[in-house]
Amino acid sequence: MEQHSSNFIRTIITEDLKSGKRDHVITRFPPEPNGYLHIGHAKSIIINFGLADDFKGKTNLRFDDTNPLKEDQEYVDSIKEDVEWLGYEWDELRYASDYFEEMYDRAVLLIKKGKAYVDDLTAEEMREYRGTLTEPGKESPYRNRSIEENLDLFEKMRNGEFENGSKVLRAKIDMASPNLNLRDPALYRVSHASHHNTGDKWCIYPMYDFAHPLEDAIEGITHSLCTIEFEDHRPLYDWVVRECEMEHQPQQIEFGRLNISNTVMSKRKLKQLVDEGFVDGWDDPRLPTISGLRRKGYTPKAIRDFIGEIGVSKGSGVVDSAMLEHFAREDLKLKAPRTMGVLKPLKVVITNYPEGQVEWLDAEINPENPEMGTRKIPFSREIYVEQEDFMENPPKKYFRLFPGNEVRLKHAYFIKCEEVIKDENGEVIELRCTYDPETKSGSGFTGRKVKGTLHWVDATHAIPAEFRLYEPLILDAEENEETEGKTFLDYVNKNSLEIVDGFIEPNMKDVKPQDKFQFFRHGYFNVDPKHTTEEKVVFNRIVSLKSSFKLK
RNA sequence: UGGGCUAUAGCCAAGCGGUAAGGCAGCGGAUUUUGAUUCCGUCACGCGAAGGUUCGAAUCCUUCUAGCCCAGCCA
Repeated sequence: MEQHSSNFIRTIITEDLKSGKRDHVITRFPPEPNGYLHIGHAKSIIINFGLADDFKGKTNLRFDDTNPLKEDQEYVDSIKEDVEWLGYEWDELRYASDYFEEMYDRAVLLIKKGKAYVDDLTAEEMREYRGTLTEPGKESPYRNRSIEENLDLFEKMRNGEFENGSKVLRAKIDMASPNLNLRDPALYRVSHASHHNTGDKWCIYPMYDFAHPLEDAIEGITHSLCTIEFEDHRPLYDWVVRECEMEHQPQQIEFGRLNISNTVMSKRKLKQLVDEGFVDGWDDPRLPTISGLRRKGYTPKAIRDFIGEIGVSKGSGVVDSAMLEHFAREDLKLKAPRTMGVLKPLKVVITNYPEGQVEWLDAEINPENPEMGTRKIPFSREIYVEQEDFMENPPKKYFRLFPGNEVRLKHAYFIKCEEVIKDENGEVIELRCTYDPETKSGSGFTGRKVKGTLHWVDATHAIPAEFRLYEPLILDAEENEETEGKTFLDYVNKNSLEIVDGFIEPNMKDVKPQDKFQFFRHGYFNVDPKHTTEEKVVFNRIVSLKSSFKLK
């Protein structure tokens, strides 16, 4: 992790190393393969891998695959791809399912110690027996079965002698605990389901609260970093490690989840947006999934820098999406070639420019990074400019084209608006301008100044292209969602995607998917890998340029 | 009304008894062939509130308030 200001986890690790409690650091990133990773997971990845790196430690990638009903190899593959794309190499690749046999043995140990029992209560009965937040629970009538009977029943569970839901192995802790997690939590459930790794070998699967601490202990994880909602699971985590007599004792530390304004950050909501067709798949550029951000054009560095800058704390805040956008611009500023693209074209005829003449002008590829060299761009009598760069009746301080005004065409000449052509509806469809040959860029002309510089594309050489412009997917703050019976779906922005057809420079004809550019005065764009074809290039706007210009 | 956690600027966040870092956003101004970038300046007499301890408190104590999480055989 880039060395930003300290955080409480770094402090804890530093002290553990100093006090001799630990002499090394091993962390893990433990996703369940039941969905695509989002930027909240990126925070976890960066914290786990970053901290381990800082302390010369190791990090495992471990799939927490204890629920075959929801998991799939597709997710395993996408998660590995995303972690690597973010720039991290795991030390070992593990699966919770690697440890099913040992977990079973530990459960047997618990039974032998009188610390676990097989319960016949239905799920609904268990809920009733659990009590409420303010009332203690009741003990199950099956709580005091003999160790022998429990051993026998648990083995039969494993052997497939019981139906789904008919029996469960529970920890025997305290039904009156104010911490509901300690009210005899389920350790194993019966689930006759095929597992993506173990196939049909098992029909009982361990619960998270039982499996996770064992996984950590088996792998020798020193600091088990997770999100804040697991904080009151920690007593149970420690109970499992202790009562299962694990040699290694990992320490769970919780940090605050990442929230970003104007989006959603839970697998459930993301899945709903995908399943109900609000977006174009898990990698839709409007989604905060890693694959969506990648397709939109975010770079791993932008994401890493963003996560590094927001810090690690236990608070539950909402980070302004402007912060994320800032790091996209920051990373692309020196890397992205500059080019000109007209998104909403307005034709301009330069009446005093010779018909049929073409000049190939020199243009820097990135004025902030001269090493990137120059390119040639054609200029002739007919060009396109941006519709919004012309106003017939402009307000004060409008520096662009209007009747009688002169502007600079980037890399070319000054042009002056002489005449406005409209169609039968009164819509402006063409501008007639004149140019001044003495004002050619690079000529050193200083005779007069203009306030505005416009981007443009030569009409006869222009290549058509599609531009996809994105706005926030979620309009209001998420906290509004539960008010007045509304859900987050009521706040989905119906105008989050605008598709426009425009033109790009001819030298852009060989762009490749995921190539990134800065279209002058527009912003940073990425070549969309999904919709770009041989015939048509599709650009996703990653982020617009900042602007202090307000047309009001 | 039970338990756990968190409160520092519009947002994120350092700070760990010695007089409020940094980033984002914003606002001024300079430079500018991107209304961008860059640069310079500005942005908490205040740390959820009220008491208390102390020469000195965002840091310690007390009480209060607000927000988040927990009643899956999900993770």
